[in-house]
Amino acid sequence: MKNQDFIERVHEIVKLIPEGRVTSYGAIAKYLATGMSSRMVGWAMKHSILSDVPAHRVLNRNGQLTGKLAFPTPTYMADKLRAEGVEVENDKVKNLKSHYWDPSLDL
DNA sequence: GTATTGACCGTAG
DNA sequence: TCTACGGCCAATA
Repeated sequence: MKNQDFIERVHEIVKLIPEGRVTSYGAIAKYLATGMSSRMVGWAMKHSILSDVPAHRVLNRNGQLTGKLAFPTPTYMADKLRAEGVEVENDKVKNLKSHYWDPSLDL
């Protein structure tokens, strides 16, 4: 479980995110104990779109849909989250604290 | 091989 | 409360 690439690990975490829940890059980075290389998480996420990974549940610490432009359609991310019960407004998640999920909780 | 950028985060002013 | 700067690791030019 250590020969897997950084991207693979990120995918594993994102797949564990329950519906109607969102997390931040920093939380994933912290879980992976990669230090504060949250940028690497985002970089890995970009590749995750090509995979079967629900990257639409991953936002930045501000709850903003930063990578919505990376999806097939700009509305895919917000629409998907909204469909799962997450309130999205102005490309940001409302009540982020309520919908926020941390990988540590899955442990 | 060096420089710049990237779906970011945390602290300081 | 808001803005500015540095740090982190890897990829691309």
